[in-house]
Amino acid sequence: MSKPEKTVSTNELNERARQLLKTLVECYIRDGQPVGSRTLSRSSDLDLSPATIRNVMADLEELGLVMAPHTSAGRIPTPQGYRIFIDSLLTVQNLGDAEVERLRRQLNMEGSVPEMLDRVSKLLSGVTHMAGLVTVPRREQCRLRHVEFLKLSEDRVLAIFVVNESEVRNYVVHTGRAYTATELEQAGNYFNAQYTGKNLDEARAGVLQAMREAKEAVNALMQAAMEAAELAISQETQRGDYKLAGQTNLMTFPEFSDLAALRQLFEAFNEKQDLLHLLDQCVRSGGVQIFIGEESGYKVLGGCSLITSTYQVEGKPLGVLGVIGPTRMAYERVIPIVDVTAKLLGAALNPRQ
Amino acid sequence: MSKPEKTVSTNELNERARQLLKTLVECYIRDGQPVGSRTLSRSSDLDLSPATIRNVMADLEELGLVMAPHTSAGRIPTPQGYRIFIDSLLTVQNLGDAEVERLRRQLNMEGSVPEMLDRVSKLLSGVTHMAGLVTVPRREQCRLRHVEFLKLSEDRVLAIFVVNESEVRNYVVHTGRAYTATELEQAGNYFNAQYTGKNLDEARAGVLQAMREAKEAVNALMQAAMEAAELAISQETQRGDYKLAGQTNLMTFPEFSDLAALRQLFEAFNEKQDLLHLLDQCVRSGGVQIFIGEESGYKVLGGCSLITSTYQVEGKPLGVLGVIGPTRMAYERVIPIVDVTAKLLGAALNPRQ
DNA sequence: ATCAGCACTCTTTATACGGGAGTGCTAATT
DNA sequence: AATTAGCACTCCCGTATAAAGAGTGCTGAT
Repeated sequence: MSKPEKTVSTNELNERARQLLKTLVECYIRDGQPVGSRTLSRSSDLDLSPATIRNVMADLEELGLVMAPHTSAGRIPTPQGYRIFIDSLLTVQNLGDAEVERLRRQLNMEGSVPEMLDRVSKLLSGVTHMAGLVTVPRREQCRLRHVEFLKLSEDRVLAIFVVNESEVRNYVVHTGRAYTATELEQAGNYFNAQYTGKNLDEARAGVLQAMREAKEAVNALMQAAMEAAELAISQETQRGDYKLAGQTNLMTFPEFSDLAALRQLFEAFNEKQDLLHLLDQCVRSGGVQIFIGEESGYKVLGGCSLITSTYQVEGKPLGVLGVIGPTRMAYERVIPIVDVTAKLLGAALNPRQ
Repeated sequence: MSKPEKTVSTNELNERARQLLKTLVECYIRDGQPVGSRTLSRSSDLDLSPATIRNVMADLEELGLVMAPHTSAGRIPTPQGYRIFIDSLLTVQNLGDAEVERLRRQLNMEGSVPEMLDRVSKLLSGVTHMAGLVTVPRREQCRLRHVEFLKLSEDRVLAIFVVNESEVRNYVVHTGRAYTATELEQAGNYFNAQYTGKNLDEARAGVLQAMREAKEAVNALMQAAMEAAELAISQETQRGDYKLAGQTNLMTFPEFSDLAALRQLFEAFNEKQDLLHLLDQCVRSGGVQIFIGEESGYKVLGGCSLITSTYQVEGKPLGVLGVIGPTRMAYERVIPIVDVTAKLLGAALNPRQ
C-alpha cells in the first residue's frame, strides 16, 4: 500500500508538467472551458496519450495548480496555477514598432495633465476591452509657484495657489477678522517673495518660524493660508486618486455574470480607498505588477486580475497605470500594452521636451 | 354580431376603472408580480367579484393601459398605464417636518458647490436606494471677479479667472511671443480695472472694441486671454455636466438583471450627452418632471423612470436634480423626496443667507 | 514508463407530467 | 342591464426521468 512516487514537486516541476500546465492555461484562456486530457494531448507539442496526461493532471491538481469544476470535467487553472504560468511560463510577445506607434498616436500628448490621464485610461480600456486605470501623479515635492489672496466677503478670503508646472488649487479661508485689500496684497507679496520655488513643507516651516518670531496680524492670515494650502493640496496628493475607464467592459465577461459580485466590485471602484492601497503597493514595487484574484487580499477582486506598471519622469515613479479584467485574460498581449503605455505616459509627462 | 358596448374610453375612464387601475398599479409596485382579478377584488375598496373585475381588465387592456405577460397571468401596467397613474391617480404623501429636517441635516450646507453637489447626489441615491443625480448649476451670467496672468515659460502664460462667488478656472495660453512679468501685471491690472463685475460676454465685447481702437501688443495677449477664458468656462457651462451617485444600486433590481441592457444604461450615464439633453428638457419645463420608460425617446431608458425637479435661486432655475430607477418604484415616496431636496438645494445655493 | 480500455461520474439537454394561477366565456342571478 | 358563479382552457413552473456527451480514474497490457 505504498503511495505511488510523485513525479513532480512544488519547487521543481519537471519540464513535462510545466509544459502541460502552460498549454492548459493557454487553452483555457483561449476557449474559456475546462481543458480535458484529450484536448491537451492534441494541443501540446509533447506526444503523449490522454491517459498519461491524466496522471500528470492528477499531480498538478494535488499541488493545487489546477482543479476540476466537477468529477468529469477537464481542468482549469487555480490562482496558484496562473501565478506560476505568469511568473515562469508565459512568453510575452513584445509589441511591434507599428503598434507602439499606434498607441503613441492615439494617446496624443497635448492638453493638460487631467485630460491626458483621461485619455490614457480610455486608451487602456479601449485597447484591452477591459477596465483601464491611471493614478493621478503624486508629487511628494509640491513646489509653490505663486500665491494670490482675494477678498470674498468680510471674513472669507479666497487663496489661490499655483503649484508645480501649472496646477491651480484654491481654497476659501475663513479668517477671524476682515482684511483690507491692501493687507491681502502685502501678504501675497510677502508669501511670494519668501516661498516661491520652495516646496510646501519648507513653506509651512517658514510660516511657523515667522509666527514665533513676530506675531504680527498678517501672520495669522498666513497661518490660515498655510492650512488652506495644505488642505487644498492634500486632497489630491495625500489620499491619492485615480481615473478609471471602461468599467462597463467588464459586464460582457461571463465571469462577471454574478450581479451581486459585480456590484461589490463596482462599489470598490467607487470607494477607491482599497484599490488605492493596492495601487500604492504597485507603485512601491515598481515595474510591472500582477495581482491574480484574491492574492491582493481583497475579496471583491476574486476572479479579477490587476496588471499595473509604474510610470516615471526622470527616474522618479509618479504613479501607476494598468488594467483590471477577468483572471482569464490574454496576459501575453495585455502585459506589453500596459508596459509600453506606462513608458509613453512617462515620456509625455516629462517637462523638458 | 355587434360588439359589446365598451364601458370606458381613453379620454374619460369611468370612476370604477380608474380606481381599479390605481389599485392595480399600487399592488404591482408593492409586490412586483402580475396582479390577478382575485387579488384586485380583495385589495380594492370596491366590492366587486373577480369576474366583474376581469371584464374591466379586458377593457383596460384594450386601451393599452395594462397587459398580461402571458395568457394566464395577472395584469401589469404598461408605460401608458403608469402615465395615467402618475398624472391623475397618484396620491403623494407629503414629507413630514421631521423627515424634511432629516434631509436638511444630512445635506449639511457647508463646503464648496462641487462638494455640495456630491452630497446631494449621494443623499438622493442613499434615501431612495436608486441612482441620484444633479446637474451642475449652469450660470448664463458668468461674472468676472478677478483675473491673474502668470508667466509659465517663454510662450506660455497661465491665465487664472475667478468668476461668480468663488469659482476658479485656469487655462494655459500659448502666446505668440514672450511677455515680461511687468507686461503681464499691467495686462492683469487693466483687465481687472475694466471688466471686474462684468459678465463674460461684456468683457469679450470690450476686448474686441479695444482691439479695434488701438492694436497695442498688450491687446493681443488680451484677446488670447479672452479666448482662454471662454474655453475654460465654456467647458462646464456650455456643455453642462452632472454628478451621478449610486449607479450600483440599480444592480439590485430584478428589472435590471439583463446585463447587456444594464451595460447600455451605464454607458449612457458615462456618455452623458443623451441624458444631459433630457435633463435640459426638464430644466426648461420646470417643476417636477417624470419620464417613464422610453417616453424620453431614448431606448436605453426602457424599464427606467426618471424623476427630476428643478432647483432655483432667486426664482431663476439653475439646474435639475433627481433619481433614476426602475419604472416600478414607489412614486408616492420618491416624488416628494426629489421635490423637497430640490428646494433645499436651492436654498443652500442662495448667496444671501 | 506509457498507453488502451472500460466502468463510472457528472453535466447538459430534452421530454413529460402535475399542480397552480388566472383567464375568458356562458349561463344564471340580482 | 349589470353582476356573478361556474367551468373549461391556457400557460408557467418545478420536478422527475431519460439519454447523450464528455472526461475521469483505474487496471492491466505493452
